[in-house]
Amino acid sequence: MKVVVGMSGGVDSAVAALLLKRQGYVVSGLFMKNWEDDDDGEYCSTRQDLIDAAAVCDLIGIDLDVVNFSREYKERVFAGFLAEYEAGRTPNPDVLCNSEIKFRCFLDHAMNMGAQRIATGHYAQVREWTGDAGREFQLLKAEDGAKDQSYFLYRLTQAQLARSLFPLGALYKREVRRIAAEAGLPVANKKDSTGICFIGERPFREFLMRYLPVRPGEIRALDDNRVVGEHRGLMYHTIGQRKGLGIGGLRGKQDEAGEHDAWYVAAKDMAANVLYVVQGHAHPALRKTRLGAINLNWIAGHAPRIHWVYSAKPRYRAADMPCEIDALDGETGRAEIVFGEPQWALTPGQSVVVYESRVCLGGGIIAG
RNA sequence: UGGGGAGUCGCCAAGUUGGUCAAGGCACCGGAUUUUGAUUCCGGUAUUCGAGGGUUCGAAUCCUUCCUCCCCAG
Repeated sequence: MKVVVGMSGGVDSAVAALLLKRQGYVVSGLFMKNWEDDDDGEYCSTRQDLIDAAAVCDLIGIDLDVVNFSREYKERVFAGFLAEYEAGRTPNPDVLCNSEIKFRCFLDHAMNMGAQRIATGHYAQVREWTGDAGREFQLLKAEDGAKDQSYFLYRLTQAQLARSLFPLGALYKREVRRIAAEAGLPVANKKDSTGICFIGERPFREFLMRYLPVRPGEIRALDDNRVVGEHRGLMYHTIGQRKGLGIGGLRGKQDEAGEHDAWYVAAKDMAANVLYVVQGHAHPALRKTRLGAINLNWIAGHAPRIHWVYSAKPRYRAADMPCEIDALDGETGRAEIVFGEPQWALTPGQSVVVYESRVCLGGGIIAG
């Protein structure tokens, strides 16, 4: 069976390709270059990544092709990303990057190359399952719970999962690194990449400023409406954010010991261009028990049950929190999710992903 | 202009019987964690106490002059 592996230049995809090759698949690699707005900038690391990917493929003994989906990335991921920020929400571009680029553009491209499957270095698992509704593909969490990336894959469909392999799903990160080292892969000790997929890590506010104009306004304390500072634009702040407010010690705002608590973003008034903040991580305004989610995707192709105990992550790397779906308006319309206990800084634009034990059921975008 | 009070790191703020006294918090910066954005964690940050002069072995803490700000009188 022919498999095309998405090679990023990192350890994970390198080991994914290596394992598939050892398992007897006909493997080839494909390097995606999907961002070229600032190729000459100091943050462009794709050159080194391509060199690393090529070195790995050479060592494993597979071909490597390069493809450029920059236009598609810009249209299907980045445009929406900016629109969300402009609307005051905080999107997760990597979720869209998976459903629109890696598991769509890349998948289609691989199929056109004659492949039967694609593979990536994601920490997640797929299994075929025959349940009440017949045969289906389920997305499962990775064996290594600390690295599980199923959250980023919740928007995939049956058709996409049916053609995808995640060779690292049953491995722990340290095992992956060990395999890479034993095989002599040059990226065995390469640092994991972070930041927006394909764009990389960079000073976030400055990056956004290149696309969204500064629009200063007041920062007010939610509790007494007192003006406590000035912001340069609501899009540069997200719910629960502490850094970047520039609010120092305020007279009358210290505790009995004379000490000051940090300030956090609690809400935005888009119409008035006012940022509302509260003092203290434990402030009640930062904790909410329910949320509405829109733009739903259910991996099985149908919605889960309402009033049934599931768990959900309201953001990546949050622990699964017990919850139930209180109401569902259509298969892909809107869901009301109620958690067993208040969640910190539920943020519009972020994804809420629902699980039933190890199975990722799908999820949606937090609306408010 | 009379009377009173205050000026310590970007902000709030300890410290004023002169002798490791330049605390602490917030902000900020750096790092760790992290395939979003955040959060969290660790680390760093005033040879200097509005300015000048003086007393003293030694002062942010005492004296003095000046500057600035606030309050009450007007």
